[in-house]
Amino acid sequence: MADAPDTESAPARRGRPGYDREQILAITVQVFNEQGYDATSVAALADRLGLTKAALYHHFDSKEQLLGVALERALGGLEGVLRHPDAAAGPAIDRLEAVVRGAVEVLVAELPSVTLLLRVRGNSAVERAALDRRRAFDQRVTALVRQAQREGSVRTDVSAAVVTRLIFGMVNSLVEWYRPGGAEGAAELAADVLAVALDGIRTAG
Amino acid sequence: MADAPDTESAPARRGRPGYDREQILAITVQVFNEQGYDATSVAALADRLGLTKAALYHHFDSKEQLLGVALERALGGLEGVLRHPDAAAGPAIDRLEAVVRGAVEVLVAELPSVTLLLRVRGNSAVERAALDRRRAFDQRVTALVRQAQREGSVRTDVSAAVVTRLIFGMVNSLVEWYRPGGAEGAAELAADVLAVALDGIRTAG
DNA sequence: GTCTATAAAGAGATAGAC
DNA sequence: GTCTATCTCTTTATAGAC
Repeated sequence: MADAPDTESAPARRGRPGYDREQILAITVQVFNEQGYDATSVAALADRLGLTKAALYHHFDSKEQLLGVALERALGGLEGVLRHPDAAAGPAIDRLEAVVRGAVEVLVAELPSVTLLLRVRGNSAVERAALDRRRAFDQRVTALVRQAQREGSVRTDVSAAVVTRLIFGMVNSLVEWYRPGGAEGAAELAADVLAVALDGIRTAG
Repeated sequence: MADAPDTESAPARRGRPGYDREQILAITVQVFNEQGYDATSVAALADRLGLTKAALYHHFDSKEQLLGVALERALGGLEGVLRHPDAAAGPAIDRLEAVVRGAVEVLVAELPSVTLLLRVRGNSAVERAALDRRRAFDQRVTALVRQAQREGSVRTDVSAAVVTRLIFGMVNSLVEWYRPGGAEGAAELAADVLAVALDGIRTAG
C-alpha cells in the first residue's frame, strides 16, 4: 500500500517509475485521515510518498484539489445509494433498510474517502460544497423516515429528523473503528447496524 | 462531574477591561470547533477575542495548552458519569442506561469541549493522552454491556464491543447537530437516544 | 493587561534544470 | 517525472514599551 511505485510490471499504461494520480490520491487520503487535512503539510505528504513537493505538484494543482477529488468519490458513492432500485420502490421501511445497508457498503468500500468526508468542517469552498451535499443526502433520508412513520412502520415518538441523525450517527461512527480485514465484512457490519437500529439492543424478556 | 476551576480562589476579580482565563477558554473552544483546532491560528483566535496575539499569550502559554484544558473538562465530565451511584449498582442494563443518560447530559452541559474531544486525532502528546482516556472509558462501558448480555438483558447476536460503539456512535453524533435552546433539552435528547438504542425504531406491528 | 514589532520556522506553491 | 532552490505569506511565539 504505502510501498514503492511499480518499476517493471506496469499494469496497463505506464511502464515508468513514479506515481500516477490514483496512487498518489490513495496515500494522500490515508495521510489526511491520520493527521487531519489541515494538519497535513504538502511537505509531509511528499515525504510519505517518497517524493519532493515539486514532484507532487506535478500531479496535482493544489492540496485542496486533492481533497476535492477524494470528497467527490465519497459523495458520489453515497448519492448512488439513493439511486439504487431497492431505495426507489416498496414500503418505506424496506427502502430505508436498503439505504442504510447501501451506506454501510459504500463506507466500507470507500473507507478512506468517506472518513475524510465526515471530518470536513467547511473551511473552504470545496469543503462547504461537500457539506451541502451531505445535508441534501440527509434530507432525502429524513423524508424516507417520515414516510415510514406515516406507513406505521417506524415509531413516531421520536421525530424523523432525530431518527435519521441517530441512525447515521451509528453508521458514520463506523469510520472511527472499522478496519477491513477483520472478522466482519460490510454485510455483517450492515446487519449489526440494522439489528440495533431497527430493533434495539434490549432483549424481549 | 467536572473539576473545580481552582485557578484562583483569590480575592478581587480583575475589575478591569479584558478577559480572564475562563472567558478566553470558552471563546477559544468555540472557534476551535468552528474551524478545527489545526486550522485555527492564534492570530485568528486573538482577532475573535478582540485582542492581539501577545495579549492572548499573556493568559496561556501555548495553543496546545488551551486544547489541553478544554479536553480535561470534557474527559473529567465523562469519567464522572462512571463514578455516579446509578452506574455502580443494580442490573447491568439499568447501569448502562444511567451511563448513556449521563453521557448525553455531560455532552449537552459541556457541548463545546466534548465536541473538541471527539475531533481530536492524536497529533500531539496532549491529544494522544485524551484518546487514551477515551479508550479507557469505552472499555468500561463495553464491560457493562458484556455483563448485561450475561444477565440476558442485551442481545448477544451483536458483540458487546460493537453494541457499545454503535450506541456511542449515536451519542457522540449529537455534537454534530444538537444546539441548546431548541425544543429538546438534555433529558429529552437522552430519552430519544435510549428509546432508539434499547428498542429500535421499528414499531411492533 | 494590552500593545507594536519582530524573530524563527513552516506553510503552499513555482521556476527551471535534468 | 523528479529534482534543487526559492518566493511569498503565514505560523507560533517572544521582547519590550506603556
